Amino acid sequence: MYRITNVMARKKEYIEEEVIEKAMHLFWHNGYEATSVRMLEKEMGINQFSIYSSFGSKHGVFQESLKCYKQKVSAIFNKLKTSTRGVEDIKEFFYDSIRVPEELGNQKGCLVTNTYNEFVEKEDDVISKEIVDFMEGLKAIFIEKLRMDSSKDEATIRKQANYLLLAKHGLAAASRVNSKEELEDYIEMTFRNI
Amino acid sequence: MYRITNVMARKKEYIEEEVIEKAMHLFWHNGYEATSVRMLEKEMGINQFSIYSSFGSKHGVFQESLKCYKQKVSAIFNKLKTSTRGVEDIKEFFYDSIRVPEELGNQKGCLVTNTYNEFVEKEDDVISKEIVDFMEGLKAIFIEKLRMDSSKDEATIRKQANYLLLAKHGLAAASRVNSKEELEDYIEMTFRNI
DNA sequence: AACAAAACTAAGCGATAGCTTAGAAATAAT
DNA sequence: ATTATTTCTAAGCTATCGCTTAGTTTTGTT
Repeated sequence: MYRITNVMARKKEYIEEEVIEKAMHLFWHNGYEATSVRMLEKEMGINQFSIYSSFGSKHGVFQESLKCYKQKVSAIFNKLKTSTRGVEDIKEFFYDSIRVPEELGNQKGCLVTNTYNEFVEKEDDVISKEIVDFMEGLKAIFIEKLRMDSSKDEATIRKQANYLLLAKHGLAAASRVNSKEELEDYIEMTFRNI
Repeated sequence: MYRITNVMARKKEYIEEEVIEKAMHLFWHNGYEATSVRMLEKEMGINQFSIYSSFGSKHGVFQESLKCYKQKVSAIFNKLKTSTRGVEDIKEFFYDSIRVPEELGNQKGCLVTNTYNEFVEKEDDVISKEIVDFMEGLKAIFIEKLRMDSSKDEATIRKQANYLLLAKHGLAAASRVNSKEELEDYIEMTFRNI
């Protein structure tokens, strides 16, 4: 929403970016459906009226939360994008990605992957697009990094990019329950033959 | 439930094993929370009264559905258990596992893995135990098969078993959305590292 | 000071969730 | 045929869901 007004009356007692960050943590922890608007009220510290006037709907709050999440993890994406070593950088991206949740408040897994898993079969165009864009963007970066090894042909690159994308998805899913050691073992094994 | 009675009055007009199988498909397709008792009524073809008298609660129906699912997939587990070739058998088990959903009515993914993902953070002791048992059982079989290669030391075996367990989890998660070709590529790449 | 506009509180909206119950229908035992 | 017991239908229970609205408070403009 973020409506622009010319005539100012009473001022908002909250900052939308701030309360969205709190909402994001709640969605991250519980998923979309299991998070109620009453829970959002408490966590965001504002009334339902304010939630709806700022974000339109629960779905709107979720969309903004996803955007907020993407921005939070953009650092490790940019690091990967600007790197030049190829596969080694992808591996580091994997390590970075399992460190992010604990840095951002000891949450479980990846919000995008969790959302991906929850929204499959739901036919939600808006969320689907967000997820697909995210995934395709990641795959494109993987391909770019793999091409840095000139000995690889395009067919191999495509295959390995697909493999890494699924591996990243699996890692994100597993990171909700498995130990750090197990996750690290998994990363090492995954990159052994790339 | 499956209550035992000595004095028979009116007979049940349904077979519990049959209606549970229908419930299982519904849970498999929608997940636990997104499946309502009204939906179960329609799918199972019996009234809510019958559902509750036979299975106690929606949760009870789900537990029986999980049992039913485990029984359905027990064939490929037994095949893996009784095999003798080692890693090659685990690979075949991976291939079998992506064939099961289409054979059992074109469902998405693995019901146990879907449940696993949905119930993390839910603190549901009964379901958690079911899942953990399933996972630990699978890991034990992996270890057994890996030991068939006498050149592997125990540390390597443990590491590889963890790797395969996470890979299997990732495969199940990915099988909800990815194409058969992508999944097969993933399996091939996964076992290249073993 | 008077007014208009926006943001607040809190009550309440219809719909649906899981589950229960009253009463009719069916069946085995007497 | 009567009775006891179980299963059936269908209505209704309370709680919670996402969302709205009536009415008050705060603010900027005149």
